[in-house]
Amino acid sequence: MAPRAERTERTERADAQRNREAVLAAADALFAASSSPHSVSMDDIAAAAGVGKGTLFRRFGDRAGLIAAVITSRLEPLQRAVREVQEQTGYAPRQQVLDLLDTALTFKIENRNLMSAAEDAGISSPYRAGHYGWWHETLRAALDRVPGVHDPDFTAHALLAAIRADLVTHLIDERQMSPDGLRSALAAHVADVLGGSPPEPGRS
Amino acid sequence: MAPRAERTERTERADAQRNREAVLAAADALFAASSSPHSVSMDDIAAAAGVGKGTLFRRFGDRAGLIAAVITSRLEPLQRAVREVQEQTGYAPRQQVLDLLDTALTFKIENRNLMSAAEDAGISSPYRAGHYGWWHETLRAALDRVPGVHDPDFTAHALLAAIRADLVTHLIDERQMSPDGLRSALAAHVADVLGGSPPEPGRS
DNA sequence: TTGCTAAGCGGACCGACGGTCCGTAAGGTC
DNA sequence: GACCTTACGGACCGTCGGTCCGCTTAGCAA
Repeated sequence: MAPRAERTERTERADAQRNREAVLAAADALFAASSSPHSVSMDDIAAAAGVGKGTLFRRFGDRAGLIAAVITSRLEPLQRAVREVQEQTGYAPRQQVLDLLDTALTFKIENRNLMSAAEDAGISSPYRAGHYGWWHETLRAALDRVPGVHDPDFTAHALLAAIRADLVTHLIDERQMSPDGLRSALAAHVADVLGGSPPEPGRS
Repeated sequence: MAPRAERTERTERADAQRNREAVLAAADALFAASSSPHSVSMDDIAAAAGVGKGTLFRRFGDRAGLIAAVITSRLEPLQRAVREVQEQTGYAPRQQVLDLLDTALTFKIENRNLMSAAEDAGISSPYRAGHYGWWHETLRAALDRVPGVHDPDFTAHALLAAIRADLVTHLIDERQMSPDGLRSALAAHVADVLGGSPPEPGRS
């Protein structure tokens, strides 16, 4: 009976790591390329990554888990950047909210097919997905500090709803709206929600 | 000989009509009862309605068509009522928008499981579904008449996004928000969006 | 009532997909 | 190199949306 090695985390075997990365890259590429998430099957991803199907499910549990992992890997650098910027002192809350939503929108525009896949794979509520919770919590915290916002929790939900992946896809890919046009429309909308008053130098 | 109904359009055979109604009723009941739309299969609906599966697809084309038909049958009276009310003269545009969204939200709360089913059956964009177009167009028209709204089209999308079925479901069924609490949160949000500055001078 | 016709019915059947299982391969360690 | 643990991979399974086609029956006319 071997004494239990005190490994706080088990190290990942070399082939496992290689495969994990291959799968994430393949999935990302396939979702980015196809307009409808439904047309990307788990078999497709496995084949594109050059691994067996069992490997997918062993590592990621199920389809939703795989998509979540892809998103996490894309989102992590962004999250770090957001956290850093937010820790700056003298960052006006109002501007913080505007920047946060613009960042989120830009991310969703760039990864809209992937994000659409996430929305309909989160059987059947995107609101359970981990990354949504992070966006909501971060936005709510920022809204908390903006004077005149009565219900930061609901407001955060409402604002995030305005940039849901399928709406973004609809406006850009079907209604031919330009990314920048969408960004400024969103900025105007957010400004309305935060109250007609422009950034006041009184509080910070 | 019984006077024949005018046959300007092809009359529906008696058994066909009976079956159509049975299917719509069965589908409505099943979706209302189950929390996850995915757990209601076409076979379930056929069985509950006491018809064969072929009948479903013959009449409604596919799953999305069936769900759309159920929604249409639920929505029609509401649409008529909305149209009537909106034709009243002296109906302040601002109030019109508030009422419209409250009506839509109430409808979605009452039929939230059905509406959730619609959202994920509209492979994969709810924005193509006919009923969304109607809500958007109606709301946009009302927003057009509210002074101070810069982009009625996008604003209509953003406001409708705030009452998407899965968000409503999340807030009520998982976050334990009360329907009335949600309605007033929405009303406050809409008021913010319409601008702190109502037609009359003075900030809200 | 009877006979005719076409609209409608229904369930066996199909292909695709998400997910499982288990015999086999290979990395890590001594 | 021996041994053990971890991971691999693809055959396999159950379910589901959707199709097909032989059978039933409503509706009509004489």
